[in-house]
Amino acid sequence: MYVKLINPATHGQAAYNNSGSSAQTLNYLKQETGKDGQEAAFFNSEEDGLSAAELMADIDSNVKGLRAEDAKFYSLVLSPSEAELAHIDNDGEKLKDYTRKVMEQYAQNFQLKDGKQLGSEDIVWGATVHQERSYRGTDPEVAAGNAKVGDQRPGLQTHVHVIVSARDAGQKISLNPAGRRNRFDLMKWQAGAGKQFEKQFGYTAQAHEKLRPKQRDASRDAARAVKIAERVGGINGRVGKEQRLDPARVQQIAEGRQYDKTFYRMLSRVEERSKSGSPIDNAYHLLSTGKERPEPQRSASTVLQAVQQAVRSNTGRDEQTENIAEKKGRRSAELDIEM
DNA sequence: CTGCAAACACCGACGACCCT
DNA sequence: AGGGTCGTCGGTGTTTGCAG
Repeated sequence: MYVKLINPATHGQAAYNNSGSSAQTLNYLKQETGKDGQEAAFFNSEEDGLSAAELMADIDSNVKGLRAEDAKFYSLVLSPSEAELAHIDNDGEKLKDYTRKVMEQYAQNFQLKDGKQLGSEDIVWGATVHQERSYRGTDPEVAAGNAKVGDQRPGLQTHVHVIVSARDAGQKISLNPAGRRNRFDLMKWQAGAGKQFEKQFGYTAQAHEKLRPKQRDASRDAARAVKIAERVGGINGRVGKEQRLDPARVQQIAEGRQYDKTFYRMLSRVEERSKSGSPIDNAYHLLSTGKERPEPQRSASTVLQAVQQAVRSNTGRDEQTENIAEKKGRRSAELDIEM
């Protein structure tokens, strides 16, 4: 199962522009069904047989609180592999049922700060099932001259297009699936969609049908440690006794953060501050959390929370969202979904 | 005029993405 | 690996619109 959140800025298709009305997108999505002379091909949590106009009204009226340039809705694609489609007899009704469950998970995947849980009833969405998919100009088959842009791809190509409002049904909360991971963990949701398919249809996914976590290369850690030790030494040579850092402790933080960008970014900041003569007092806190100022004092467990926060923000750091397709790289990863 | 809420503007702390 | 840029979240403060 390949689940994708379309980025309208980089996707290239004007039809996915989401800063205004959903009319353009829906007009595009209804084209395929329009060819068969079918109307009313959209569905949502409760209803079936929604027309594009009805869904447009749902989405376009649910924008209170969003600014002019803000995204008003998001486009999602649920794309089963050919084997998965064969497993469910390419049954569109099964896919609708599946989509409803995946969208329930979409709602539940938002972590709101008051601990509130959202469900299907809190989100505004609609979807349609497409049976066909055509070649795009970036496809290798087209480059090789074996296919023309717009030609139908062979085999089972059924997939689901979803559009979901950027605002909750109460129009109080912004729901951005591309935002911070601790608010909406996109990969968690994508992985959950794959698991849902397996569970719902009794399917065992092959490795290439799953989200592939990318393993961090630990073999370079020794070299990294040496470099970090040098930098800590440099810092310690420039600052007063109170601000000196324990290399081992810094090492531990680096390891805990999986040598991520935040760690290096903050190490650079500590370095810079030591050079400018205004060294940082709470350098350990900065390195481990990425935040200069301590959390507002709430309870004695503040420090513990900061550590837990750091650990949470670490999980899955090195996984890649886009790399479910056979091809590598962002652009080529889009090859397997035509829109 | 006051009081209130929506809309807007701004800011710090990030993560995602791009590039070298 | 690591720097630069951009956009988002969520908080705070300010402006605007409007009823009373």
